[in-house]
Parts: sequence; structure tokens; C-alpha cells
Amino acid sequence: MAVTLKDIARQAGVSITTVSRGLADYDDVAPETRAHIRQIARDLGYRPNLTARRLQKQRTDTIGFILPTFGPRFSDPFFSEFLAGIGNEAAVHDYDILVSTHAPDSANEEQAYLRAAQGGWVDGLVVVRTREDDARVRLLHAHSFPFVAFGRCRCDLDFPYVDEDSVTGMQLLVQHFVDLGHRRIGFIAPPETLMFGRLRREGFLATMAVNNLPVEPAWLITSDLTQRGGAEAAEQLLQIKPGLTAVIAGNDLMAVGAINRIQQHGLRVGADIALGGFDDIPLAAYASPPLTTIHQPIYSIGRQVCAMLIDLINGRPLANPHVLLEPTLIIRESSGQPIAHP
Amino acid sequence: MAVTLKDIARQAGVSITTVSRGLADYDDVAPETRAHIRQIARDLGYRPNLTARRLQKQRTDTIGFILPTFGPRFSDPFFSEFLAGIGNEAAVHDYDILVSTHAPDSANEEQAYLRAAQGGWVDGLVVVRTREDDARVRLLHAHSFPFVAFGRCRCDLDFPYVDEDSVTGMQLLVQHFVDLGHRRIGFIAPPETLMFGRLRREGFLATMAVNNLPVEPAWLITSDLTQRGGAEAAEQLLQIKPGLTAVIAGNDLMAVGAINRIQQHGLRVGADIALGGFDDIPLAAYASPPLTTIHQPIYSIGRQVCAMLIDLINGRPLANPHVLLEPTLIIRESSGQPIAHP
DNA sequence: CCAGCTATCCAAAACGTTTTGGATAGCTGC
DNA sequence: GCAGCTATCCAAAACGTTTTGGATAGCTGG
Repeated sequence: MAVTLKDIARQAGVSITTVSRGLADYDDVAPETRAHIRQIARDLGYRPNLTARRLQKQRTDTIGFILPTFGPRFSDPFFSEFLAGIGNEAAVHDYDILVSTHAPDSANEEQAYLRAAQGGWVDGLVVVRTREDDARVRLLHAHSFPFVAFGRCRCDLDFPYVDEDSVTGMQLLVQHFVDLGHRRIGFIAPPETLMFGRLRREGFLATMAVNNLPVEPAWLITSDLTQRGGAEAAEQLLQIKPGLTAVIAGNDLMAVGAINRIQQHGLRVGADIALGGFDDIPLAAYASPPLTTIHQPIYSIGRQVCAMLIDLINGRPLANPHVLLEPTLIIRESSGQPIAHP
Repeated sequence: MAVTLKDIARQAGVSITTVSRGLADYDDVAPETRAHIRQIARDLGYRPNLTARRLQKQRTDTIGFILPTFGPRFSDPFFSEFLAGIGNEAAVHDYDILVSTHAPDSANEEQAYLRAAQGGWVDGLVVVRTREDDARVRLLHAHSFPFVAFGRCRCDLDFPYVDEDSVTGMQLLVQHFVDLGHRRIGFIAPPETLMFGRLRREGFLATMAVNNLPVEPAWLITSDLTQRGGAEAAEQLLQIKPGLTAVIAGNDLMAVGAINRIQQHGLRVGADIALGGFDDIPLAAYASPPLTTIHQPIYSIGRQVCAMLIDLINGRPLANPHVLLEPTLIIRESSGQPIAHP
């Protein structure tokens, strides 16, 4: 049975009010009384009942994170790092993270967001993997419920977000390959419904266009962000004759899958064919060959999103509600050496 | 302002009690009244206040998961899959997951567990990455607070866990290499303080001993489960003369780091030197070369741990409180072909 | 000696729900 | 006409905390 304020009050011979205020360091409690209360609380091993406190204070000191789980066997090196980011930042401010998992765009997912927005379930929400027209963003915005998104979306709502400039990132990446002499570059695209997928795709096409390079329909294959998907897309791209000299994958996971499949065909990545990824997940540096990619500081994005959300919850105005991070190009061996023009 | 039972009661012209019991389908509320209440609740968009309900029911319908974050930039493909497992299972039973992040064996971590055990913070806890003598397990056991661990520990306490038989797993793996003709096998060991680290190490040494094979002190290097650590350990193992013919890493992440470093030395993994990992993370199949490893069904372990915990919380006896999973060997290219005896 | 102040304390209300322990009215059977 | 039953309803307590709005006593200054 847990120790309550009442137990301390009885033991100390004062009222519950005085105990509560004493522990909270109000100055209408005599210093000796305060010390006395403190001592007894310690002796009894008192822990405040958070549920009761939350009911009274009408806040949960908890932020929600609804994990979009694509498929049953779900694994994304991205999320554990992001979660560590928001988790550590939250811990600093004495907030907890409440995690739910739901398939994206499912009825359950909508229920979960509705519950959050109306039910005093959490004080605010972190939204990740924004979709082009994102029902979650619209819902939360309509309820004016506090949230911060990782990623923008293509709608006319104004909401706080942190995002990396995917278009510029893709531009850096494509230009790097073009500068190495590549003319025939394939693209393994992320799903178009995801906002970052659309932006990376646009960045790719725009930079190719600027350089007056063609992109045949067959050169662009949409896949699902997994290694398996990347491998299968690579398989298709390898069928193209005459062969492509470079392939860019919309994320590192697909790039890793592509490396694998390309090597199964007896080709050397970085020599026979150049390859690029996007995200710079921890694995990228340890792929074989190490992957040329665009760095995305997931951990610190997590911290930043969480810090913004906590400010928002506490009514503090955001200095900068729209954070757009500058991407950096990480050149490793998978992009290979300059090649001669055919 | 949220809709409460009181609002519905006023609107419906009945008492709060009747509303509460009506919504909960008690049969001492007339069917017509029940329907009436239901209708009004729907119209008003009523959502029960979970905090109030929890205070009353003295339970949180929430299970806690304290993520041990090793270092600031933390990424482990293991955790996102495990989290998805417990999250999905929890969702089925209408439970939430409350996540905290804390450095292992820190004061904060102990505080967090203490808070959980005493404060009505969560109804039960999931403990992962058990340590050899695990303070968390001792603490929770002493408070007889419901928890289920992923992993055993070397203590005389009886507590429910799910674990994979690491010793047998390592035996399968080592024997595989021995059967291929390897005699000089190096080992990149996980930290000895982690229970699974100790067991995998024991499994390695025991199987080598059974086969009358030597293990020089320099052949066993303890590392930290990361790619970087695996790469550095591999670097050291490559200095050994005459050279080792095979290396086994204590987990896949270190194995991937090792592949990378071995290739930087101009050696071919699976031909010049054989390599094995442990865990079968999704990446393992897409490493270059694909990694021979021991499969560990992380997602379903997560589900099982969560299901057991929910049973425990609800006072249902566990059919089997000590689940020990049979490991399976996954043979891929990194272990190469049989070699001739020197 | 009293108004006014300060320092210290506390009873009661409030947060929104569920549960306890009746209360009421209408009906049945004798 | 009344005991006994059923169907339906509800006031109040309870969960553990914080906050509101005083209450009390002792002191100060005039």
C-alpha cells in the first residue's frame, strides 16, 4: 500500500494541506515544520501519486508519440535514435513519453489521435513521417492541440515543424554524381505519399533537369524504404540497357539493399556503378563500401522537436516555429571516382 | 473544455451515477435511458478522462519501458523492433507504453525504477538487457512489482522472463565454423556485465573447448556492441600472426563493423576470412556479404513479454514463466566454404 | 488597549470518474 | 392491504493531490 499525504499528515500531527505545501516549499509553512515533514516523508518513502496530481493539475506531463508501424516486422534505425532524442530531452524537463503503435492511415490511428486531442491523454504530440496531405495534422490543428511535426506537409495550415531541406539535400547529392561525370542516373524513390518522399523525388528531378539530363520513366522506381524494396528496385534498374552508371536511393536502407543486389550481379559498387543514399544512418559508414549520403541529425532533431513541443505546451512562444535544417553531403566510397564520358 | 459526465447528466436529466453506469452497460439502467445517454454522449463528443478513471480504479493501464541509452548517439535496430512488438501487443489489450530513457546503472535509472515500483506510475515494467547481477530485477522483486524481463540474470531470484538460449545459439554457430574446418577462431565479445554477453562468451568458449581447440587470450576482444567497436576489434584481430581463419562477433552490429574493416584491409569476407554474427537483425541479410548469424525473433519476443506482463498485472497465473527459445542458425555467405586443414 | 500586520496553519472544494449502499415506485401474490 | 420482489435510479463517498479562502495567535506601533 502506497504512502499518501494523509499518512504523513497523521504522523506529523499537521493537516494534509500543510504537508502538501511544505513539500512544495511554500513559504507559509514554518521552516521547522517543513523540515519535520520532509523527514517523515523520507522515512516513510513517500512518492507522490502522479495520477492524482495530474487530475488536479489538469495536465499529464506526458507527451505522446504514435509510431507508424509499416508492416508487422518493423525495424527502422531511424526511430530508435529519434526516440532517444525526444526521450532524453523530455527527461530533462521531467516529461514522460507515451508511445502507441498504429499502422499509418488506419482507423485505429485516427482513433488514437482523436483520443489524444480530446481526452487529456497527453499534453502534446510529436508527429513524424508527415504525409503530403496529412489527416493527423489537420485533425490536431482543428482541435488546436499542441503538436510539433518532424516534416512539413503540402497544405495551407500553419504549424510548427522541424525538417531537413530535402530538395537541397537531393540537389547536393545529384550534383555530386553529375560532377563525377555521370549522365545516366537511376532513382529508387520513396513513396510519394510521404512528404519527404515527394520532396526528395522533386529534388532529384529538378537537379537532373537543371543539368539537362534525361530521366527515362524506367529509371525511376518507387519503393517502400526497406532493404528488400531497395534490392528489388535495384534488380529492375540493372536490367536497363545500356546500363545506368549511377543509382541514387531515397534512403540509406534501400541503398543498403541495392548494394547487396548489385554485388550479387558481380558488379562492384563505387567502381562499376556508383551509388548514393540519404539519411546517413549509423550503418551508412559501415556498409561495404561505405555509403555516400546526405546527413540528417536525427537525434538532435528529436531533441529539438521535443523542446519545441514542451515550450508550446507551457504557452511559451516559439522563437522559430519553422526550422529548416541545412543538409550536408557525406562523400564516401560508394560514389566512386570521376568517370570518362562515353 | 472537455465534456464530462456531469455535462451529459445535466443534458439527459439524470444523475452522474446513471450516466456512468449507463455508458458502462450496467443492467440497472433502463434500456431506453441507456440509449438516450449514449446518444447524448455521442452528440457531445464525450471522451472519458483517463486520469480520473485511473485515480479511481487505482491502475494506469500503462506499462513502462525504460530504454537503456548507451551514449548520446544511440541507435539499435533491436529496440525499434522490440518496441513495435510490445506496442502492438499492448494495443490489443488497450494498454499504453510509457517510455523513459536513462543511462544504464545511473542514479537516474534507479530513481526511475523506484518511482515506477512505488508511485503508481505504471502497472508493470518491461526490463531489457538484463545485467549479470541486475539491481533493477532485485529492486522490482523486493517490491513485488509486476515485471517481465527479456533475459535472465545470475541471481537466485525467481522472476518471469523470455530469453533465447544464447549458449546453445553460440554452440550452433561455433560448431558450424568448426565443421567448415576452422581451427583458429577469434571472438569479438559483448560486455561481460550484460547477461547475454556473458552467456554468448561462455557458449563460445565451451564449444571451442569441446572441440579441443585453443583460444589464445589475444583472440578474444571485448567490445561495446556498436559497429565502431566491432571495426576496432577486428583491426586488432587482423594483427594476429599467423592469421585467424574465422571471426565470430557477439552481435550483428559488431559483425557489420568488422566486415567493413576487414574489407579495408583488402581481404574478402567469406573467402579469405569467415565471419559470423548473432541476432539476425533485418540488416544481416543485406550486408555484403550476407551474414551468417543466429536468428532471434525480437518482434515476437516483444509481443510475448508484453502478453505475459499483462497477464501478471491482471493476476492471471503464467502458464510458463520461464520461456527459453530455441535458437536457429542462419547460414549465409559470410561463413564461406569448407577450408582445407593447414 | 486596539487596529493592523505577519507568520503559520487548516477545512473544504475541486479535478472526473467509479462504486457503495440505499431509495423509490410499481407490481405480484396471498 | 401488506410483505416481498424487481426495476430503476441516485446521493455520497472514495481515489490523492493542489488550491482557495480564510482562521488563529502573536507581535508592533500608536
